Amino acid sequence: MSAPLVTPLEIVRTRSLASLVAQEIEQLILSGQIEPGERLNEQALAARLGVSRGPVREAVRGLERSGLVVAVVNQGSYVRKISVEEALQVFDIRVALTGHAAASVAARATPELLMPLERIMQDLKAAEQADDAAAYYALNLEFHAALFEAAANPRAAQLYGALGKELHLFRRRALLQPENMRQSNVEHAAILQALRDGDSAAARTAGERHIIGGRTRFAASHPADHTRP
Amino acid sequence: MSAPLVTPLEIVRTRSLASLVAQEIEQLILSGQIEPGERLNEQALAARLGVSRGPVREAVRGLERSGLVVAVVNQGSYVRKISVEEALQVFDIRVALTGHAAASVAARATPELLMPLERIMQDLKAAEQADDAAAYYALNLEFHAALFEAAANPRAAQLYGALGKELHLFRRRALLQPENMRQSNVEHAAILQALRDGDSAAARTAGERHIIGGRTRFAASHPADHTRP
DNA sequence: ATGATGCAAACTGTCGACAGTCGACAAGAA
DNA sequence: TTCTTGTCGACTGTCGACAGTTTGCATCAT
Repeated sequence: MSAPLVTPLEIVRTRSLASLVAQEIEQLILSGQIEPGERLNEQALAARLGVSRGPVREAVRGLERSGLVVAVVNQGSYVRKISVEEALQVFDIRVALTGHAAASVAARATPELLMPLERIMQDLKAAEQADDAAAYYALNLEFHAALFEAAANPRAAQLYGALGKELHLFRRRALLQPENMRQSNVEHAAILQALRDGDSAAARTAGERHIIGGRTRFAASHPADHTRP
Repeated sequence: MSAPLVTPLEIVRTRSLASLVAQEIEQLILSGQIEPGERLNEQALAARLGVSRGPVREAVRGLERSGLVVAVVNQGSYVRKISVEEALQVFDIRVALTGHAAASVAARATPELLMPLERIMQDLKAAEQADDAAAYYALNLEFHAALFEAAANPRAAQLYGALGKELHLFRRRALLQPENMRQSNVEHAAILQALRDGDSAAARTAGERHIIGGRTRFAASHPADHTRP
């Protein structure tokens, strides 16, 4: 049994070039290959990706709307330079989302509903004990996605992810240090326990604390500068 | 003393055409001149606005990222048709944001901090008694913006606004009925009172209730259909 | 030496054109 | 009649080109 054969040509056909370019540029930004404040040269990007400037411009416009890029007329687009204040605001929004989702799940918690979270929690523990930061990082994302999934709010999950990308402009993997990993997982466990108990208030608090923890670690490692984009 | 003279030509120079086009199309969508599900004809839009298709395409890409438009390859872009489920999810996000902001403000409430809210509350009461739905509508937006302002989180305010636009795709001014107006203002008053008391928990509850109220009114007037975009 | 001024290269903003694709409609077969 | 098939029109996706602007550099005056 072989996987369905798809020629590269067909792949190009099913998605617009602009969307592929957007994905590519986003990757360049999030991976740090293009740093915040750096300029996006349309011609260079077009040449690098083997397309004309049209799709590149469309892609950049999209990234602009999603907050990863800022555009200056007749001057070009720059990778957004997010200030500490803005990052803290974004954290605050994530606090609200996570706390609310946790409370909502706790109110309707059943073992079946929590099953995905339980499973991920197992994996998280394993990754933690193995000191596998990369795996932990991925599982962490999964955990939060599963939380919103359980809250029956995929829109919130998507938003949470978008906000995460925005934060990526700043903290290049601040979470990936072992001690942070352990602390983070203690918080995960607290959330899950509150969910099991069906304790809405506790779940909200635990959810909020978890993000506030990240926020605090972030604030501690970044002196309050006032860089404007 | 005359205001600085600016020729139309210079106006065009300070903002990119694409951004102006985006603003224009957004207006067309939010005002209902282009209805959800309707197709956006690039050529027609370009002709109507007196520009070429390039800026129009860039604008549409931006609107796509911000969720007002969905694009299908080789077929075109459509004004997003939001389902009841999605709308409820968006409401839920607004519940989280508002509740959190209210709690946060209550925790740091001072008369000075609340002053803008107090002022808007006065105006809201006036609009309510005058049965001036249009004014009430505008003031309502102001009230929420001021709440996030007091919470020192302009990013959340922006997000709240964006989510509001998304909801506009559905409820064409459901709020503008007199009885809803009164109910809504009772809820506003409850929020403000909790803020004055510095009661964080009560403020959160009041903030959440307010949006949940809107959500409930929405759900009541829209039978659960399952329209996919 | 330093600041102002003018020039040139690079890049953005915008446009028009072309090729490919999708949907509708009509014609023919079952 | 109903389903299939072929064709036509409209529109999207993409590209290359041109004009206007910004920036960096060299030149010149002070």
